[in-house]
Amino acid sequence: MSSESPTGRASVRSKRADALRNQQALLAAAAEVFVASGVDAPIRRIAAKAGVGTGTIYRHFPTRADLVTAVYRHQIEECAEAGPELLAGADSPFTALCQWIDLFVDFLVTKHGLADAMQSDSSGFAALHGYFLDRLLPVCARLLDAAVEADEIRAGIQPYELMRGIGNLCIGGADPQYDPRRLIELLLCGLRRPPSE
Amino acid sequence: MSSESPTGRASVRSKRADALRNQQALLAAAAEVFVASGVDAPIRRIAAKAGVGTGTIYRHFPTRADLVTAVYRHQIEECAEAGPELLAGADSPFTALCQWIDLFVDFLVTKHGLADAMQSDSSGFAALHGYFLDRLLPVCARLLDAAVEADEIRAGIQPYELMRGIGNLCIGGADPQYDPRRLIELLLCGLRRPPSE
DNA sequence: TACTATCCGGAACATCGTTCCGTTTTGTCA
DNA sequence: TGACAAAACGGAACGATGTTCCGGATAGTA
Repeated sequence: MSSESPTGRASVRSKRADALRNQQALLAAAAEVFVASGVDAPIRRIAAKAGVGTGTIYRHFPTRADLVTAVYRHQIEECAEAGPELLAGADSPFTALCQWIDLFVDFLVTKHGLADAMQSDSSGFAALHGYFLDRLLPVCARLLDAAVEADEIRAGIQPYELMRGIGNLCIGGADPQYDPRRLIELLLCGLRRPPSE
Repeated sequence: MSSESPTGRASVRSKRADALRNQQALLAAAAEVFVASGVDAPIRRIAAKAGVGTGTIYRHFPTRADLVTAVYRHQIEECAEAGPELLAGADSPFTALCQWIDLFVDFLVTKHGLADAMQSDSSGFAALHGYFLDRLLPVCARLLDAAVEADEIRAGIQPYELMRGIGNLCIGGADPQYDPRRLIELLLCGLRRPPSE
């Protein structure tokens, strides 16, 4: 509900020059601070690095989720677009699904605490709906459907469920003793055959 | 490192009467507040409900994790003790493992945001080590070993990995669209057979 | 009863998110 | 070009929360 004007191309149209300047500066600063301190970095620090006041950051990105999705919009888009391509290129829908999830996991674990932020907040996972789920969920759904149709995985799994579970598993990737991918592999493996009996 | 004196029976020995009184009051108040507002409830509120100052709560439980583990010590203990019993009673180690994990999941999802708290904090999952992992990890390890030995699941999975993954999956259980158990079932299902090929 | 080690309470400080409003900048129109 | 109004800015200010600190109260003891 807040990711229309501040994000993406829609905002490039005819706003004041200083507004655009600041928005760009904020995006750049946020990207920098995010990699340095995670997506939970204090708002003030981002504002400071961008050389703007705290009020300005709220005007452009009312919610932290807005800022996060704006910063990562490109990569989200790439991930979304990769879905159909993988489905077309892979030798089986399940393979495509695995590859796509690999991309998704890459995306999550590369950003410090991105996965964390998707469940924290007060509104939980829904906080990042703006672009995240709206864009990625249908892609995941298509891959799942294709794999089900090819009779490679059991039916009944909800795309939201799967994506959220994977997101959850990616939380806290800094721990060297914990590798989300191994568990995700297990998850996918458990998905393969129809319910045990 | 901070869960020795404030938690458990060790502290019942010969401290001042008012100190013990306050410690009990704090445990009771925390338990009440936790179920009402989750384990992330403001320290002040717990202190207020116990009728003590904020300084007092920090003296008895330097860390929130100390308070949490103290409050749930009983249930953690029960869960730990259930491991060997299930292993002895079930018709197969894998069945026992599943049942035990069910208990663990029950424990996590019953408490608002307990799973959440185990990965947040600054130190991540390790924050609740005090009693949680130290007590539960060996139990999980035994169950896993038994199942591996019975050739029911693939070898190589680390107990820490599994418990943490399950903990992660239990995050944000309030969402009606998301049921951790279904994914955990998939996980366990993926655990059953040795690696695909 | 008096005395001291222990403990208590909550004020005080720091951090962070968020809001608000006086001031500044920008684009436009005469 | 020179106002002028709308838009945007900046940062002070407020509230919530975690954490520390210390003067004062209290329990146990001689």
